[in-house]
Amino acid sequence: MSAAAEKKRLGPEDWVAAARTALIEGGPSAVAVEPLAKRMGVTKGSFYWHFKDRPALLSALLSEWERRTTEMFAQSPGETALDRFAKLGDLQASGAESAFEAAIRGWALSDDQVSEVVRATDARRAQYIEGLFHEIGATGEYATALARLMVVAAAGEMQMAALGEPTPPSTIATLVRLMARFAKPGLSPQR
Amino acid sequence: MSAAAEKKRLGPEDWVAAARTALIEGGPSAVAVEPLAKRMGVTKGSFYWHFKDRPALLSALLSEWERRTTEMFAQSPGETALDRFAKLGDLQASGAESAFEAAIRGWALSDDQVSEVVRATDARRAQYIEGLFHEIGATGEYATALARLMVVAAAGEMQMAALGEPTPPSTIATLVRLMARFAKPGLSPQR
DNA sequence: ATCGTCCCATACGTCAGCGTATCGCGGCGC
DNA sequence: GCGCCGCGATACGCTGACGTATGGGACGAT
Repeated sequence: MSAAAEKKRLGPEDWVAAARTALIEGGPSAVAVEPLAKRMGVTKGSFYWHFKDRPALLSALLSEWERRTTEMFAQSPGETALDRFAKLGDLQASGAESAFEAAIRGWALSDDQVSEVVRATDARRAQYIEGLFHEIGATGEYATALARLMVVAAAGEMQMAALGEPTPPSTIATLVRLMARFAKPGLSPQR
Repeated sequence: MSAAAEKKRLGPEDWVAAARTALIEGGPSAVAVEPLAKRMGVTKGSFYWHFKDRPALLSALLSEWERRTTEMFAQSPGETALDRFAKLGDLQASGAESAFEAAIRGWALSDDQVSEVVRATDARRAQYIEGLFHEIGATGEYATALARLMVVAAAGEMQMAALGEPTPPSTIATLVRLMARFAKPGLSPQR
């Protein structure tokens, strides 16, 4: 009767998936057991079979995001630093995960657990990108600032994409180009 | 008995202020009438005198933010474009309003009204900054991309600041410096 | 065929928050 | 001093969501 498919039996992944879309379009408070059950065409009897309680679902959802976002930065060996920069741009453009991440970040504002995970993720990203800059030849503290700038921009970009702003493909690309031209050996931050 | 002061009589502004802090530290769902009343040392009888219902409070809160954030971009006449760029940096560093804006943006993800306002705000900011670039002498479409990049970075920066990440003072400053060196007449985007 | 296991439905008690209705109080005008 | 009005308290019903308890059906193993 609903929009859900006719898959008769559910597993925890199904609940996490449903929770994911609910979080995206309604925020944390929309990740509620009974509404989810209704949308999936079952009752909460199902839920409490697979999960202890609502917090359990939420932390499973958080883990899910953490898993996804870390494996996006998996380094396929045999790529140059420039290749990886380009991959970051593409990864940004394909905004499939943007809505998810934006929702997670919004959630993080009011939940310390989530906040912790997001902070750690940001730190890892900054470190990764800084490594790329090093390979290109940017000097130490400047590379740090530039890397952080990229992380910041990525966060902002996802936010806006999730708000439905038609994200010009040029924004992050612009930044990357800026970086590429600027972060060359011998260029010091001052003057 | 609570932490609130002993101001005996309340106005709508007090409720909006309370709603503001509640939104910041608990998200939209924390902007609930009865909890707010408890924190303010009154009952909801007071609330329903000043406001029609909960949505009324929420939209008042949204208007409040819109008001504040537009008057932050008020141009004091007699400033050069570079002065205004610097002011943007400072405005960013003083993260007093960061938490508020981050909360608003998080809220916007699940509310079309809010989303609309935020989008409009972003557009105005981008336009304003693009104007600054024009004064500096950057070419058209490139200035557009750079301006948008600044808006994006600002959004991301506020997010992270609200998450408690110790925001290095260098990030936006770095961007501004990048811009200042790069956005000079005669520099085209390609090659 | 029977049994056990997995998965879900049903029914129930509880609680928090919304909105309404009604009453009470303090101060101000006159 | 009296009435009036701005503001808040109290009490009520209602809804939605949480978590529990218990029962039942489908399906494979033996």
